Order: sequence, then structure tokens, then C-alpha cells
Amino acid sequence: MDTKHRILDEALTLFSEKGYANVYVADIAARVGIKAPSLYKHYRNKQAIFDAIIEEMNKRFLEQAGALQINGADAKADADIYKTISEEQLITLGNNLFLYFLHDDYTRRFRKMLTIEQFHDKKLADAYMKQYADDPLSYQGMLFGLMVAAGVLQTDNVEIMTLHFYAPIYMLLTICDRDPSREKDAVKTLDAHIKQFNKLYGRSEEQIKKNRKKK
Amino acid sequence: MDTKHRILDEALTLFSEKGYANVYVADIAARVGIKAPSLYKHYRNKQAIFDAIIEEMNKRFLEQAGALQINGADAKADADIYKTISEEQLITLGNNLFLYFLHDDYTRRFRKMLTIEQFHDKKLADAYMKQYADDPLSYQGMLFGLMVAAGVLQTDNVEIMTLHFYAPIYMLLTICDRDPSREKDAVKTLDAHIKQFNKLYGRSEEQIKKNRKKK
DNA sequence: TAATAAAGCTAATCCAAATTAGCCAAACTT
DNA sequence: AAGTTTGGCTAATTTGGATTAGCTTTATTA
Repeated sequence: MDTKHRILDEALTLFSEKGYANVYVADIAARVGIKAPSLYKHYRNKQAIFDAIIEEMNKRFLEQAGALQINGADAKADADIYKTISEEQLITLGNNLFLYFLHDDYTRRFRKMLTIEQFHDKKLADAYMKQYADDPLSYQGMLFGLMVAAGVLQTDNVEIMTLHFYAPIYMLLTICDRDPSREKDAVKTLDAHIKQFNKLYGRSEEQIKKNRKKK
Repeated sequence: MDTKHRILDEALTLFSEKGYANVYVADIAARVGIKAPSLYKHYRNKQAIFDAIIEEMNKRFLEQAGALQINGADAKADADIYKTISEEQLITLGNNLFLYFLHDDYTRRFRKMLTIEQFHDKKLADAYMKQYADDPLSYQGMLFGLMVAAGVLQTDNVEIMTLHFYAPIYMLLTICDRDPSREKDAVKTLDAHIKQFNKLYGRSEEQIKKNRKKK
């Protein structure tokens, strides 16, 4: 990784831990292994480093949104997949989502930085909400909609069902961001949450088996 | 309110909007209607203002915890109350909690400030989690435990049931903190959430009526 | 291979904010 | 009503940290 990118990387780490105002350009430089004035060969000033991070973030968020789609815009073609989804698969879905958000290095640091900086700039608050509230709800809502149509899950309000699935994941995420030592416990809770979710909304096991046979 | 308290009040407002580092003592002074140097007649320095706010916050959180108990430590004596709780009462419970957290002036500003400053100081992160995650979960868990014992709600995992009740409230709260214009929508969602929660976990209406007659 | 650009360094410089000095008037106190 | 405390002000002073100046070395390139 060249210096220009190392700067962004180290700056993001620091910003996500202490917030923009509490990070000194000298700190960033030190982590990169250069002196503060040398930073200015790469970025006009401190703000420009921050801006570049945000730009990078928007780019990655966009790519990621694409990657999450199972088959691009044509996800409905996959409807069959959801007809026989099992409890374990549902747990895997939730776990993957949770652990991806929690562990992916960029995602985690972006999220923490947005959490700290969100009130400075409405745009950052909006980015946060889109990424961690609105987009997950709408994407999962789409998936669950398919599952309901396929008869794997039952409800008359997919939107609320999705909220019931995702809100606990979101809450556990904010807990682990603040105190990583609670992660192990959070994973157990997550597991229990999804099992319960499945019990509440899922078609009974017998029905699923029947459905599998039919297929 | 005397100047000393006005300073804390205005400082809290500013800190909750911009974060400690982005607030100048001159800003605080201006809002109070004095000049910056005069602040130093009341507080040793900027940090002392922040510390006083945190102290005040801890005091209020403690008082509030007491106030939320229906009958102090002897809440179990009230178990009867929960035997016949209705859907409307459950909605009221959730709404009150949500709107109290969202609208109470101190609570809201404290929460926003903690959100911004939490990563500077582990103590603040802990305070945030206690106040907005652990305490609500344990207090409501206790209430729901009583309701389950009384047969109003049914589950074999009160902890997860409580998470299912509270996590959506928590998530809606963080959404409204970031964008108050979404409050109206959030209240509607909250309502639908609790109705659905009641449908999922509640004893059927007939059973409740029976239960009322018995009484 | 000389010329130029890139990327680093040390030693200033600059500047915004916090803080201190020192004065003054109002308001208690005795 | 003189003395003292309280809380305000203006005018410094201080300081921490961002930024600039100007030099050096290493890589590119004509």
C-alpha cells in the first residue's frame, strides 16, 4: 500500500477511536512512519484527509450494496431458494450479517467514525442511517417478503417482522462496538434471538418437511 | 436558574450538538450572556464544566432509576397489575418509554452527548450502555417476567422476549436522534411493532377475558 | 546523465482558543 | 457605611497543534 493510502488507513483508525478533533496530524504521520509536514505532500490539509476517507467510504458502501444482492437486481429469480430455508440457514443469515458488520475492518471503523462524527454534519448522519438502518431493513424486507410468499415465514406485516429480525442485531452491534468484550455473549444472544424469531414467525417444522417433499 | 447552572445547561446543549472538542468556551459564555473569562469565576476550566455535567447526569440517572420502579424495590407486590394488562396498556408502556427517552430534555441531550463522546472514555461508553441497553432490558425483563408468571404473556425465554420488545424501541430512538423529522413515522412503526409483539407473545383475547372474570 | 519531480526532513510560523491578569461595580455583611 | 465577596469586563498571555518555508535525497524521465 502506498503512503497516500496508508495515511487514509491510519487516519481512519484514529478517527474511529478518538474522533476527528482529537486526532493530531502528527499522530497520523507517526503511525505511517513519517513526520507531520510530509503529510502535506499527499493531502492539502487535515480536512482533505477526512474528506478522502468519506469519499472512499461512499465508494465501498456502494460496491458492498451490489455484492449483497444475491443475483443483482434479479433477486426474485431466486425465490425458490427461500422456499425451504431452515432454522440453521436463518441463523447463518443473521450471524453472517452481524459478524460481517462487526468484524469487517473497514465497515467497523467507518461505523465507529460515523457514530462519533454524525452530529457535525447531517450528511454523515444520513450515511449512517442509510447503511445501518434503512438499507438493511429494506434489503432484508425484500428477502423476507420472498420467504413469506414462499410460505416459509408467516405474517401480515413484513415490515415489522423485518424490524423484529434486524433491530436486535443492530442493538447487539452497537453494544459490541462500545465493548468488544461482550461479543461472545452477544453471539449467544443473537442465536437465541433467531431461534425465537423462527419459532414466532416460522411455519411449523412439519409444514416445512411437507413442503420439501412436494418439491 | 443561577449562572453556574445556566453554564452547565448551555454547555450540555452545545456538547450534545457538536461534541466537546468543537465547542468553544466563548460559545458557552455567549449563550449564557457573559464573556468567556467570566466562566472561570464559576469553573476552573472547560474540562471542569464537562465533569460537572457528567456528575449531574449520573445523579439524574440514579434518581430516574428509582422513579421508574412502580413501588420501589417491592415491585413484586404489584404483580396483580400485570395479570390483566391489555394491548392498549402495552402500547402505552412502550410509547411512554420511547417518548420519555426521546423528548425529555436532559435525557435526550445526555444521550446525544454520550453518543458523541463515548469513544473517548470507557466510562462514558459504560454509562451509555447501562442507561440505554442494560438497565431498560433488565427492568423490562422484570416486568415481563411478572406478566409471564401472571399468564398475560407466554414464552420460554423472557430475556429474548424483552429484547424483542425493546430493541426496536432502541433502534427507533437512535433514528430519531439523528433525524427528528422521522419521529412521526417512528411513532407509527412503534405502534405497529407493539401490536405485533402482543400478537406474537400475548395470550389470546379470550383467555384474557376469562382471566378477568375469574378475578 | 542532467533535469525534474516526488517525498521526506527540520526549523520556523501562524493562529485559534483557552486561560490569566487585573480592574470595576453591584450586592451582601457586619 | 466601610469592607468584602461575587461576578462581570477588557486586555493580555499562553499554548497546542496545523501549516508553511526551505533544504535534501531519492526516483523518474527526457
